[in-house]
Amino acid sequence: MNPLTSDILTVHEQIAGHIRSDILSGTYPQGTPLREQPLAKRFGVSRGPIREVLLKLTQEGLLAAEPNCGVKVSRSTSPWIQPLIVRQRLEIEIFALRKSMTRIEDQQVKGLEEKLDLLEVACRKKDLGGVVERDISFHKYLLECAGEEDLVAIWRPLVSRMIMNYSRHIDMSQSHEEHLEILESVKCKDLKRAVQALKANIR
Amino acid sequence: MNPLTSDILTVHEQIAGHIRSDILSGTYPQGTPLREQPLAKRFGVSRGPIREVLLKLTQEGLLAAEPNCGVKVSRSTSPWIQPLIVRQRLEIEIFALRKSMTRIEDQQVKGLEEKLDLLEVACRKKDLGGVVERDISFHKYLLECAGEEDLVAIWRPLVSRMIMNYSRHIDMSQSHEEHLEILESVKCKDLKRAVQALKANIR
DNA sequence: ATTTGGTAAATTGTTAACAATCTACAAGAA
DNA sequence: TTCTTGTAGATTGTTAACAATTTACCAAAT
Repeated sequence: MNPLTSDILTVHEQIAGHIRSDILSGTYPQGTPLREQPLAKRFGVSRGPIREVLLKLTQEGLLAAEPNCGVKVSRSTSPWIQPLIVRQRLEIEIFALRKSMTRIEDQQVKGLEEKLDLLEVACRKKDLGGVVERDISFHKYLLECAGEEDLVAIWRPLVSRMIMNYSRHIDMSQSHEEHLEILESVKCKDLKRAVQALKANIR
Repeated sequence: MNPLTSDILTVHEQIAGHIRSDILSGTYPQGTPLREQPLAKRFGVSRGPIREVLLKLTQEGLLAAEPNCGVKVSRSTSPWIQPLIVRQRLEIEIFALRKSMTRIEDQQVKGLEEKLDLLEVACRKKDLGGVVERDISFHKYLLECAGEEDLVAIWRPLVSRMIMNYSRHIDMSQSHEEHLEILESVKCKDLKRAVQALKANIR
């Protein structure tokens, strides 16, 4: 099924999303160990699905695993590679924007608007976890509009590491406006303006 | 434990490595379904560890998973994004090279030489799976020398997608010589020459 | 001939019990 | 004291059985 059209998520996708935004919003301090049994109990499943979620988040870079010792919340990436990460994430999103800009459909614009609405609600509620989750969701949708599945896969580890570093200083009201500017640019099919808006948002 | 110094791999890391080089060397054609039970039997374990391996390789982009339907060997990435992938992989490796070039230690040079020897053996034996595996291993070691764990994580999905596309036209003898040139440049601490060698090898 | 419906086999998803490993803490020897 | 050693508890790693879902195939109706 096309991820653009399906809002139906499997159980472990939902759990992964929940834990992901918990980590990215700073609910667990860096270095906090995440145990399988307590998580299983909390989400009402057994350890099996939890293990898959933890492995997934480990691959994304949010958790660090050591054999026989479980996983811990990763520490921030070294400041040396942050510029590299920002540059590459930007390159991917601009690439996607350029490809989808000309052929973008009304339905996709509508999808972006929905994502933006959800982001706005979270911003108003000062719900940092929600803001982080929907910020990511907005950009992910932008990539999916380009119709290149692989883009999301190479983008995911970059965005995880960026947000890990920056989530604590997110300005809620600013976040919404920045994404609004991106959306408006896309609506006008103004590539140059959209790139500017992206650069202002991703840094 | 430092991955630079440990050649000890967990069970599922070994299995993942085996299946990975099988896929990358083209043992399974694109679209081939990989079933859990047969794989479990083949590697002498139960389905649990196999599931973890398949999830891992799915995250890397080698396999494509659909809920309740298992995994298939991914099809090649669209030619549209290949230049992007090559560019970003190159950027990461050059970044690592620049950082490690000045401070590289004798032990690390020795490590690279060992990797190169293994590559040469595989090239002589015309063992495509071995060549692919050790080609990746060489470059991975180069990244690890930079002392930035995260580099490998953001590099992995890029290299997987590159090799998926190119492994069929690997020229065995050329591969060895290209990596030899990289190693020699590193030994001389000649950054410019090393970058040239990398660019010749990664394209 | 094509479609529909249903049954059986194959496959993935989940669970709970068991095995192996690590951690913490306390007792004893140098 | 300080270091070693051993034991108990906690935690991860693995397994096999069970549940849920999908697929393949065949029969019957249109």
